[in-house]
Amino acid sequence: MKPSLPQGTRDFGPETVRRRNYIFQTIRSIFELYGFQPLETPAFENIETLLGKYGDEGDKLIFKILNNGLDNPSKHELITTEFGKVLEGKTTRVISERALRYDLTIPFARYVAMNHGKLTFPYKRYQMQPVWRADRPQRGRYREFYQCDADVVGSYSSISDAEFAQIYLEVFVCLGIDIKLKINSRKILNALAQVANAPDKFQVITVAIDKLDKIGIEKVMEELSQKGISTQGLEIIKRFLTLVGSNDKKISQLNSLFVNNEEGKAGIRELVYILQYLDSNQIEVDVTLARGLNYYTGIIYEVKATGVAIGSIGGGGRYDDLTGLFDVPSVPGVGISFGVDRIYDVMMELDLFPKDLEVSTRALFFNLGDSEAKFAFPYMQLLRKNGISCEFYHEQAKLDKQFRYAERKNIPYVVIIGSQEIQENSCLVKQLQTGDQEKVALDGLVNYFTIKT
RNA sequence: GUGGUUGUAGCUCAGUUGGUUAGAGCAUCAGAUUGUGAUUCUGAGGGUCGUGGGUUCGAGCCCCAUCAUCCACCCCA
Repeated sequence: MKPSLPQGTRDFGPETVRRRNYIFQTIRSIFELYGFQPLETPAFENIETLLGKYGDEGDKLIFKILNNGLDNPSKHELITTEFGKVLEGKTTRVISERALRYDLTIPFARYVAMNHGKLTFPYKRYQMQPVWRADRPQRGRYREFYQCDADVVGSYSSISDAEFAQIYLEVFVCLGIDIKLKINSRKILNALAQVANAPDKFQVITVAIDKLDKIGIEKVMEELSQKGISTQGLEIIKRFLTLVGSNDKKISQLNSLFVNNEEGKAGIRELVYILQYLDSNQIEVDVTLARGLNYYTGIIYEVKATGVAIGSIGGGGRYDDLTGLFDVPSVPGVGISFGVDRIYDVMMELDLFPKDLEVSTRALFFNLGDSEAKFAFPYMQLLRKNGISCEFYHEQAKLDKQFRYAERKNIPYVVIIGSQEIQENSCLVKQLQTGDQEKVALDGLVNYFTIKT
């Protein structure tokens, strides 16, 4: 058969894996630095754990796993009727009782709800695992991709909100990516819906204003008016959308807009709190930032790489009652997520990966025949024992072939031990990049490479 | 899920109004060079033209379906 990959998935070759690991390690070390602890959860969950948590759109994008044993003759009738429901767009347990993880937050909430008696709060965990979405793939969008999440649960303190902003900035400085970190509060968006006299149209309003930078203010107003927002409401939303200037300026304008709205004022306090911990040029208050996931209740974050059109490379926010979905009330939390695959694409486009990531083998031993190989082999093993990674060329071949192998694998040194060298108890070490070569005594070989490293 | 784009050698791509045996560059392999690699020269291998149907005397080219790809929308990391 002809080999192929499922839509939206990829294989990762050695260079790619090394570069991806570089991103993972950078993020992990900073998570650890801030006191987060690792957690891993299964690739698939009971389907009801996931359904209904991400909105209607999210439910459609969840990969459902077909149950085994659907061909069991004794269940034939039941399964046929249940499958009729699937055709109507409903998923039933008889057909599917498991689904692939859609993000890391809901499985985490499930874990916290199951273990809330045992955990020490505030509980800080990080998680770096793949998630799956049945989306249509395109640039920066995959059906299998990794998220790196960090969350704090069990505390209402805004200190965590500020720390997460700090983590975002720190990670992207380490990776060398120039970003814009945007913040907003769901409370402010709620308040907007209230003062615009459309408290029930919160969803409609956020979806529309989220598109502002894409379709422009006229089209946004058009969409809102079609969705039944009053002229008076439109006027207020328009004023809201045209907030400009520095963070301080925006805050004072918001203050005047929400003088009589408690929720709005609470949202402003959340923003002000974070801003006092950060330089104003690192972070931008963006009142049009909405974010789709509907469990957020407070601060929300989004990270975009400047100069690369790829969507957001990170996002997160505060949710005051995530575990309530699993019958454990009042465990608030806040968290952020990094999209590793998009970060990778950005770094490739901007050529930001360190060049030495691809070096693995330090030295290639040439194969000059059976007896020479037998003589040289123990010296290679000695290098390996000292932590220097080496390879022996697999067969006797023309030198130029062995050289080219070293070149293609980016091996910096070549060690040649032939009959001449055996007699002298030495070897030739050639550095490929410079072309320099020198004679090295065999008992000084380990030392030679230790110094070079 | 909706709309569009593209699919020819390992890679990047040519291929005329439908006409005999489908080409190039790069890469690979072999030789010029039996202990010195990015140069040069010579030669070789490699394709059921994404897949399956259809129209035609004849299809890489036209039609239909299907799969994959990239893009836009929706949504999102």
